[in-house]
Amino acid sequence: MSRKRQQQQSEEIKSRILDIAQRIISEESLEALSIRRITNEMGYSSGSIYHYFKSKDDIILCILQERYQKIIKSVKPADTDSSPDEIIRASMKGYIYNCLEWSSLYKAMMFSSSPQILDITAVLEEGILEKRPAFKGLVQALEIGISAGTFESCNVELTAQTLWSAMFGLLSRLIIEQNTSQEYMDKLINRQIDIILKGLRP
Amino acid sequence: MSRKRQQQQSEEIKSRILDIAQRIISEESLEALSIRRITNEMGYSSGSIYHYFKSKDDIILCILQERYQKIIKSVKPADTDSSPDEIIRASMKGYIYNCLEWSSLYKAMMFSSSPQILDITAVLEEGILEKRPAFKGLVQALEIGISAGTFESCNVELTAQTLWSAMFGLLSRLIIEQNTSQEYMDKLINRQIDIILKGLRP
Amino acid sequence: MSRKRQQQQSEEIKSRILDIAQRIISEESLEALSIRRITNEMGYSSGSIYHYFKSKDDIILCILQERYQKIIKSVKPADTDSSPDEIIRASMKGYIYNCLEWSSLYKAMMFSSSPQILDITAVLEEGILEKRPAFKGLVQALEIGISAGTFESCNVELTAQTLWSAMFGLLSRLIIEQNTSQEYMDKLINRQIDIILKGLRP
Amino acid sequence: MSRKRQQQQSEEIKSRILDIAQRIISEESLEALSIRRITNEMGYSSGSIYHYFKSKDDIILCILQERYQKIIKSVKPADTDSSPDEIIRASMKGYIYNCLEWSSLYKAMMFSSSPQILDITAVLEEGILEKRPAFKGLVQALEIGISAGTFESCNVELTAQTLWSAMFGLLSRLIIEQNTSQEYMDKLINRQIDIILKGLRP
DNA sequence: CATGAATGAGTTTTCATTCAT
DNA sequence: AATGAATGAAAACTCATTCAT
Repeated sequence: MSRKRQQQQSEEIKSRILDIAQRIISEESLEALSIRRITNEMGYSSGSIYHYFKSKDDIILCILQERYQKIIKSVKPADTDSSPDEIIRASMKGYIYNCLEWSSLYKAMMFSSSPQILDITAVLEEGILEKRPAFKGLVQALEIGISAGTFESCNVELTAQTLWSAMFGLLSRLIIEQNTSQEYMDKLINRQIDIILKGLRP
Repeated sequence: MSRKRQQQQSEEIKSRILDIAQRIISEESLEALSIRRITNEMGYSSGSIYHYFKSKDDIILCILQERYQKIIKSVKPADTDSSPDEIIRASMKGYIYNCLEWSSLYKAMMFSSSPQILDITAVLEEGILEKRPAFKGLVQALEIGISAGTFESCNVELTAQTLWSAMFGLLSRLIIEQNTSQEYMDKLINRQIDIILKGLRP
Repeated sequence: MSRKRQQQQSEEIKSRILDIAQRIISEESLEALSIRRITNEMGYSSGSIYHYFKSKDDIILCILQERYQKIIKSVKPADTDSSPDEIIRASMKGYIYNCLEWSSLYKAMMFSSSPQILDITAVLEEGILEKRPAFKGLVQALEIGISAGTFESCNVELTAQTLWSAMFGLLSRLIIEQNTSQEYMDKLINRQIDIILKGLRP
Repeated sequence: MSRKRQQQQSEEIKSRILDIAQRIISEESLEALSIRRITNEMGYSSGSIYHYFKSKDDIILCILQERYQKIIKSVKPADTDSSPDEIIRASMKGYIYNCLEWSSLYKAMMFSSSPQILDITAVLEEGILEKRPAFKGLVQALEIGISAGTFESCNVELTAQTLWSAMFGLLSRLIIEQNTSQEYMDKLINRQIDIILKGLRP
């Protein structure tokens, strides 16, 4: 009972730490994050944080992994009735708009060259399909499209990497430049998907 | 006379500072750059740098602006005999391989959200064509292709932004993930350009 | 009954604490010892140790006292048939090789100037013979040798202190310098004992 | 002029730092030494010390090397008229009494297992004669004694190491135990040298 | 123009100990 | 008896910037 309670409380504090850290990264940047800032905002002494996390990197890793998982989950599975075109368009748009809501966090995650983070985020290796469930949807859509004759036959892994990178580029610019209007954003996204889809035709 | 001489010398020292700083960022990273390292490598004392630049940020800004100019210049003007396809392919490849040689600097420049840097690097605004001579080549190739019937008629600015963003995305991943083999790099780049070009067809 | 049981259990846990702490000092160093490491290895929480020991220093003191007792006991009583020379040589060698196996602990113990530790380890006071049973063997051998005419008559306490210090010096260097080969070690030890024994002759 | 002055002042401050650090080690211990304590005592901010020394270890190394040099120099060259016995006795006594004046510093230096310090202090390697000018006097005295027939022929390096270690052992105990009276100290030292010298006879 | 001393606030991390539960 | 949260002080080190000289 009391044990459970304590553990619960501990989890709550861990959550608070992650929330605050997440907020700092989101509102400012990864560089702005410091142990002192977190503990100050909590009203704790700076050492206390080491009860809950073993290092600053550990905290960052937790946040990014958590965010990554949420992003993955947010990519809705394809509607089985939809055409491959529609699937690709929907999942790309979904991904982009979702990530835009966490732009600073997404930036911290996707622009990191730290091995631990790359372990989650890298996409350009050969054989990545096995390791990235998130790619599955895209690949499946490609395969369906190919067998249906909508898309030209191709190396699906290479193609998926290419498409994803294109989308990533646009998303990154939207995040970095910050001041694009919603309307123009939509135009850009649709235009990019249009070109890509047409580029896949036989 | 002496005035002129002095100013000349001052410019030389400014250059040396920028060169060293650039080298540090290139060989290591933006984080590795410190005033002390620059002045140590110059054989100067730490305070002296403030005669030439008013802050560290000022130095970084200068470097990135300089690098930007060099990248722009390096994009060769299109060969007038080439087809639009060839022009686009050549200029994209040229841009990518050029920037890969300055990856750390490119990263610092293109991933920055500082207003001053964005002033040089932003591409997604409407009306950017006027401000970015670098886009001219891409736009011209598009226009030629359209009038020649190779490409479908379209909003060229929007399309240029889209294409450039796609390329930027792939380039960014190559820089961030670091370990892609030359061979696979080429495959990815060609595949992306293939899709894009096909996507532009009528 | 239950009291007894409890006390017994308490003693067992105290033992475990000391064992673990001892192992950490032996395998690493005194500096590497921390309350957290001990309790972590026990699967206990950090505070619990204070039920058994009142401070970290208390733990260290216990370990060193314990180790001291074991070293004392390990010095085999002289073989009554042996010559004084043989007795001295054997006990010195025994002591050195025994302590080399606990070098880190030995260092912590013998190089400490804390009054409580010195209470066990000091040897240079006059009248130390009474307090150090460990010296008994050496003193007896000296006395036997003197009465047998093998050694010159002398102040046995002073002589024992001198001999022991010489041996301690060599042992200390072996421990501190760490990289002496077994072969050279033997040479050094034998040479020292040779000189000492010859130095005791009439 | 002004340059020279500044450099001079810089040297003075370096000296002050070393003096204070030395005093802390002497009066308390190596463990008690911290950057903060040094700068506090100087009335400086803690970062300032890094103008003069690049790390705490650098400071310690400087102090110990300095002290080592002074100890070396303090060992008076042998009086050419003296007998080998007298030379050895005089140099050992000189060494011991000199080091006793810097006991805490000597302890820090001689009990350290840090490679940089061992580089100066290690004596048990084979071939050490070449590297330790300080051993020269002892070895020469041994050689003179051997050719004069005062000492038995032997491996002089091994013997020098043995003798030095014996002396080191006694000196170490005197330093660690602290409370030995001057009178008893003399007795111990003389007794040890007596035994050693007799032990060298043919 | 150049120096280089000095600052002062910053960084992460470690640790023995206490104490309410 | 045991927990584990929390403290608070300590550690070494970094750095951009200022300013008297």
